[in-house]
Amino acid sequence: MTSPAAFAGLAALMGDPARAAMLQALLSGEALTAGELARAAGIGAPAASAHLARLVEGGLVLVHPQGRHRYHRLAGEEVAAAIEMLGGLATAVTPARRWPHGEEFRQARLCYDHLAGRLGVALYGALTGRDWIAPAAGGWQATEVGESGLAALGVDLAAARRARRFACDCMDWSERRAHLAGGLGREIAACCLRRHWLRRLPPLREGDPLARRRLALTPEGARQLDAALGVRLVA
Amino acid sequence: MTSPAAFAGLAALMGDPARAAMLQALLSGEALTAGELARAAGIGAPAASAHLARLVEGGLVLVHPQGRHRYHRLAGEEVAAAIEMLGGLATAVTPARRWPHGEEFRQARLCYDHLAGRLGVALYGALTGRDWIAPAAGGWQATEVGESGLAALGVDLAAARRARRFACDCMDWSERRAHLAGGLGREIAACCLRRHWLRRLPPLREGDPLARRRLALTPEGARQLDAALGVRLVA
DNA sequence: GCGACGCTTCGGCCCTGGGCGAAGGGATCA
DNA sequence: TGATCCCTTCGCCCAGGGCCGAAGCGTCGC
Repeated sequence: MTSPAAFAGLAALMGDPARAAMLQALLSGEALTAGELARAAGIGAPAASAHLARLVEGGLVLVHPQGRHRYHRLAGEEVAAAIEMLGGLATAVTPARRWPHGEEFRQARLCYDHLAGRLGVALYGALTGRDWIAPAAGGWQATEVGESGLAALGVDLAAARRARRFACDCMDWSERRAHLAGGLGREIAACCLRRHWLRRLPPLREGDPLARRRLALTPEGARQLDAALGVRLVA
Repeated sequence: MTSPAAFAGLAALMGDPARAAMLQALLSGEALTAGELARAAGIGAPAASAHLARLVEGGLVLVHPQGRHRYHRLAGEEVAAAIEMLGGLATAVTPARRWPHGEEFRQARLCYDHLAGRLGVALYGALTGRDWIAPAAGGWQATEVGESGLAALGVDLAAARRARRFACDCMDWSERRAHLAGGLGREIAACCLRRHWLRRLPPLREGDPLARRRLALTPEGARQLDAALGVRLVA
């Protein structure tokens, strides 16, 4: 809460329909080019360029040029968490039909680069309940039993440790409980996708802005997570 | 995440400087009149009236008229949580000086109607760590030992149970950890204030928008919370 | 080296929406 | 009942900002 001006500026930055669509598209954690984002927002290239410049200048988006492309991604997990939470509030507050994406979006999804939905909070509960992670300054650290357990699952702990934050909370708007973010959250998600314990769901319709984020547990994934952590969710 | 349009509309609603100032003022949990909010936003009565109408229509603010006054308050804890989190993101993202309100704002503050800051997350950790609360659908429930412990502290559990949610997580942006919201969070804060374990801090300057939210633990409060829950924070 | 491509900058159009003053509705109090 | 107060509605002005087409700049591929 610096000044209300900073708050207002940030909210206004997210409050434009075109920029909002871009941010939603980036919430999958992937880096997208300016052209892809222009298409996602349904505007022309010049307008998209201006919007992206403002998002970058506002600190919400990072850009790294590669050849003639300019790839954009969200500036960090706190940005993603705020967007995710605001989206949740929008569904809670909007009296219109609430779940155009179906109950499954609530079951498992990507929140930036980590897992959210019932699966996300179930994993979080399992990790804390089995003392695989323990509170530390500004987040969580892995315990000894946690390290071996996570390594046995195939989670790349070294990669997780290279992140700015090893593990921290992120609010899950659909479950109203915390789930795991930070390097560990990212690596767990990556591990589940790599091992085909999770699969990406097809888009519901053409140009679905949430398409890249929709996930489902596979039967194998349900079995493995139940065996390792006691997480019981239908595949 | 209904439509990106709903997301954008919500963010735009919060993105106006005047409305942002009003929302910040309402984050203390108190119900304020239209005139007070106009002053907080630094605008005239007609403009304030229009803004408040939009906030009400957008579902962020509730209004209940009393005589010739119209009292306004935030529509719920999820609204407060989103505003609080967005404010946190604004401080994180804004390169300007980060803590005009001093470190103490980070120590203890009101987030709508419950406790936030280091005190909020410490209490949350104590309640979960001592199994005073246990996970339940959509949040937390009190355990048997928790019920007696909370009652001994003077927390009004009956009042907490009348709330729409008994207890749920709320993201603490300064600590990046969850703290306790819902009826129980509200009643714990009320109890601490009632028993003078917490006192309100004076505003830092005239018209301080965060004035109503600034709290400090009293020596008696630090003693009591340490004895009951092992929460150790300097008064 | 030349065209194709991705992206940005520039110039101009348009329109949403925020602000105020004046006037109107209700409620309170004497 | 009339004065006062809080708030809203109405009418108006005006600036900020979103959009596009055209042009410019740098990169890639033949």
